[in-house]
This record gives sequence, C-alpha cells and structure tokens, in this order.
Amino acid sequence: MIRDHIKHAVENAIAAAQACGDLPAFAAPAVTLAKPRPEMGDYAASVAMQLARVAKMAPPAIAQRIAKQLPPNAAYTAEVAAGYLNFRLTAAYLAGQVNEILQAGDQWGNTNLGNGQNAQVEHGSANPTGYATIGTARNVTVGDTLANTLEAAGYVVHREWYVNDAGSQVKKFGTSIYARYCQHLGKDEPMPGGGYMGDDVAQTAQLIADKVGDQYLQQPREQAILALGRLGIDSIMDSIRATLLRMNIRYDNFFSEKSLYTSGQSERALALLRAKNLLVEHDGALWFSEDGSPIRKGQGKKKTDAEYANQADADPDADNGAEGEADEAQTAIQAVVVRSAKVISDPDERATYFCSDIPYVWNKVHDRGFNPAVYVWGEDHQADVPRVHAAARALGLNDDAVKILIYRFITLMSGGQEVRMGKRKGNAIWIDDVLDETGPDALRYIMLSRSIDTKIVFDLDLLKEQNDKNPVFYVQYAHARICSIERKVEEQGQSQAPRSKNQESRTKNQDLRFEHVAELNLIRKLLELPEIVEMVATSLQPHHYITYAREIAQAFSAFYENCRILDAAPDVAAARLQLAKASRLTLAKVLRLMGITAPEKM
RNA sequence: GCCCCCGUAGCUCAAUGGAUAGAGCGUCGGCCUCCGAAGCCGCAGGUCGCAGUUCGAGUCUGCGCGGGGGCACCA
Repeated sequence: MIRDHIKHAVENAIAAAQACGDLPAFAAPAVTLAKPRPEMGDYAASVAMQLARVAKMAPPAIAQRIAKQLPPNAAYTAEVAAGYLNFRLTAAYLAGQVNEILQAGDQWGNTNLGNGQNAQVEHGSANPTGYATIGTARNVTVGDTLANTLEAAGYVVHREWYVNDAGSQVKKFGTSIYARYCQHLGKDEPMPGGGYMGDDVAQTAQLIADKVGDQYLQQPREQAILALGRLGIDSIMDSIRATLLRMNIRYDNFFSEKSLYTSGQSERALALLRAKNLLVEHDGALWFSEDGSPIRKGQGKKKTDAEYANQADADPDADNGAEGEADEAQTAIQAVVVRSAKVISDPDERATYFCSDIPYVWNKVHDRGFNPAVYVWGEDHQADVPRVHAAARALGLNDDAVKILIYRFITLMSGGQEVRMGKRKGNAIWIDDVLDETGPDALRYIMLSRSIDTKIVFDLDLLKEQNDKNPVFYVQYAHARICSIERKVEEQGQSQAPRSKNQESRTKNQDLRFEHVAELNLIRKLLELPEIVEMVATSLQPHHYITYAREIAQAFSAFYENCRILDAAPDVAAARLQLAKASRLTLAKVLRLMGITAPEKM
C-alpha cells in the first residue's frame, strides 16, 4: 500500500535527520497519515507539529529537515506547507495503478493485515425460539460483513452461530410448541403463562405435527414437551438458515450451547477458576468473583430506584465501608452468579448465560485459537461485556483477542409510534416479510448504513417508499452503467475490423495516459480500497463501506460526465475503458464485501 | 445511585485529534439531437451548553442539559 510506503519513508527520514544532526535526538512517535483536502495533496503527515515541543523547533523547520531526507520517488512528490508534510501521488503513478487493479482482479483490495491468523466472527445467535426477526438482520449483516472484511484483510475466518439450546430454555419453548401441537391436532391444551405467542411457533408446531403425526399425544406430557422442544428448535433453525441464505449469509458452524455441558468443557473451565479461588459460594449459589473476594450482601441484585433512594437516605456511607474501594470498583466487575441455587438443586434447570460464556470464551480463544474472536451482540447484552472480559482474564487468556461489539437496536415505527419488538409477545417483524418488500440488497444496505452505535428506525409504513429511493441503487446503478458501456464497446469492436491478439495485448500493457482531473480523482478514489478494508477490519465498523461506495460512484459519475469513451480518440478511449473496468472491479468488490450484488443491468 | 451509547444542516446520518465539518432526503433553480436522467450541475442551511487538555477538539477529560439502553439466581 502506497500509504504505508510513505509512512515508512517519513519515519526513515526522521531517523536520518537525527543521524546527521538536523534534528535533535528524541524518541520519534509513530507516523500517521491523514487525508487532507484535495488541493493539499493525497496524504498529509502532521508529525512535525507533534515534534515541535520535543525538538524545540518550529514545525515548518522540522518539516523541511524531514523533507530533505526523503529519497526521490517516482510515485509521489512531497511539499512542506505550514508545518504539514504533504504528499501528492504523481499522474504517472496513478495511471500505472489502473493496470495493477485490473491485474489483481477479484483480489484487488485484499491486504495481509491478518497474516493468515485464525479469526472468528460469531454473529446472529438469536434464541432458537422463533423465526429470524428484523433485529437479527442487523446482527447478521454486520457480522457477515465483518467476516468478509477480515477474510479480505488476510485472516482465515470462521463464521459461527451460537445456538442457545441448553436447559430450561428448551423446556419453556417446548411447552409452547406442545400446546400448539395439541391444539392443531384437536386436543385442548392451554398456552403456558409467558409462552411464545407468535404465529411462528404455531406454524412450527403445525409443521412438526404434519411430519410426525400425533405420536406425541400418547406420550407422557413431560416427555413429549422435551422431545417437541428439540424438534421445534431444529425446525426453527432450519427456517432461520433458509432466511439467512436469502440474505446471502452462510455459516461454518452452528455451535450448540448444550455441548459445552455434555462435553465437559464447562466443568473444565470452572475447575480452572476454582483452582484460582475465584468461585465463591454464597446464599446457596455459585458466584464468579474476579478478585476472589467474598460476595457482599446485595451484590448482583437489581434494586429499585426506591431502594437506592432509601439506602442513600438511611446510610449514605453504607457502600463505602473501606476507603479506596471506589477506585477498585471502576475496574473490577460486579460479582456474577455462575450457578443459581435453583440449578444446583435441579441439574435440569438452565444455567445462567454467564455460566456458558465462561467455557465458550475458553473454547474460542484457547482451544480454537481465534484472534480476534469477534462477538456481535445487541445492546441488551452490554452488561455482559466486562464479565466475559473478566472471565477471559481470569482464565489466563489473551483478553485483547476478545472483541465484543454492541450494536443498538432497531426500533419500529408504526402508525407514528415507536414499537419495541418481542418474540414472546408475538409482535416481531420477520426478516422474510421485509425481504419480500425490499430484497436482500436494500435491506443489507440499510443495516450497514449507520454506525453500530446509532439506532435504526424502521418505518413499516414507509418501507416501500424508502425502498424505492434506497441509496444502494445509486451504487448499483454506477456498476450497471459501466457494464453497459463495456457491452457497447464490445458491440462496436465487433462491427469494426476485429483486433488482432497482438494489438489487444499491446493496449493492455502500454502505459495508459490520463490527463483529465476527473480521471485522476477517480483513480485516487479507487486506490483507497485496501485502506478502507483495513480500516473496517481494525475498527470493526462496517458502515465505512457505505460512505466509500457512494464516493466511488460519485467519482465515477464525474468521470462519466466529463470523459467520454465511445467517441474518443482510440488511445484515449482505450485508457478510459481500462479505468472504467477498474472502477467496476472496485465497486463490485465493495458491494461483495457488504454482501450486496453488483448487477450488470437494472 | 452506578455503568454504557447517542446529541452535527429542516429530517436521517458521515467525518483514523489535523488545514475551509461532508452526503442522502426535502426545498428552490438549471441539464437528455451526446456511452443508461435510478444520473449530473447549482442555491440555501449545522457541531447541545460551560470549563479544561493540546501547536490543533465535532472527536479527548470534567461538570451540566436532553434522549436511549443496562445494572436479574430472566431469556
């Protein structure tokens, strides 16, 4: 990447300036390059300003002395401007890069950031108690895009869905399935309190009844509930898989939570914590205490606002028994229950989420060696983030390998009101229904179009209208337009005298020339692709692609408006055609990273 | 009470601590005898407040104000 090349050149120049006494000795900071305004150049180093204090010199003077040590380079020119060190890529370099892009083909934009390291993106992982909802759509789109990105950035990527299929969960869901199953077969059976009221569960029960008949009516109730619960989960997972396939999303593995217990991984991980005295018994339950300290009364228990107010009034210092504890509290997590008293007395009961999180993080980071192990979680799990990190540290794992992303929920607007979804309440919106309306491309684009820290408002009444002007079409249109031009050129070439193979390859290898500013700006924009891939791979913020994709389309439009291809002089036309192809490749790549199709016609 | 996220143009959102804060939608005005007008060009319009750190703050820190989420032996 030319950016890294320039960066190293600057670092070397600083060292050289120090060596020859132009700059005093100091520990040089890491050089970073920014994208300045176009008039200023293509890259800008502000290192001279950062060094002003340690070097005890004015920034422009420092910049001058660094610039003096830069070896001449055909790819760029350097210039000092008010303390900045600006770099401008030369026209010859830019022109040469068009062929580089074309030669890289599908690989264009890939980098070696990951160096073959194993990475995992665990995403989706919604409870298998209903069809995939629009909330899951954000999760999987972000996760899948990040997985694509890490792959492009040189990681070996594993895509996983974590199936919450352990303990009482199955039972509760199974009871709902059982009731619907009975009802469908004409037997009276009330839905359980707090059961899953949605159509999806009823449909799933029908599906099962149609497949297996009424055999479970004869079985003892408890037994039937367990069996139907498992069949229900299988059926729901099939449906989720089918839905995600429509969104162009596939997984390498569906990881069963239950397997953590049947395989003994849970016991093994807990034994590690026990050996370090980090598991504490209190009130009949088993707690994880990061520093091994005893559990204090009231810890881990949610209090009402009234209780907080009361406590503050009655005894303002109650929680500050020891001085210095306040500092500790900022870094240490609250103690967390690993196994409830209920679970300990009844092994059939479901463990807490956190109980599974411990062996799961061990399995990911230690057993399978993922680095990073990316988790994509909804904001309802934010409190679990420090816990999993604490568990990882307690297990002696590399905490930095654990990357947990929290995205904000999607809220629905319906009739001018915001609605909070809930599967159990049966007011969820299924991905399949939205897909029928928008198609996968527009849906994925919407899901990626905002930073994960920003909520997405989905207006069901405006969905159709919003869809027609979805910006995804702007990007796809640019791609289709290039394809159209290429088809035209093809036709033209066929109607004229056919070119010999020699001529063809000479066109390909000769130096392309570009003079128009729109051409050069377009090439500049295309060359950002590997930088963007690395930015997404390191920030784990896929919405950067949205901005970039639009910028490419914009730069191409400017080129398209100003630089005609079909009726230009032969050598100009040939060069522009190559640039158009490079643009098409870049657009297609960005779209592919986002999991969006690049249509040849619209 | 404590923790996390957000507050940028009329609306929805961008902006690795860098120079003059950008798009889309909406408004208004232009552009098809010319490779696809799902396009292009132009006008108008903005960093919640107060301190601080920094050569430089929309971005970092503190305190306010406003909105969302969390602090379960639920999932």
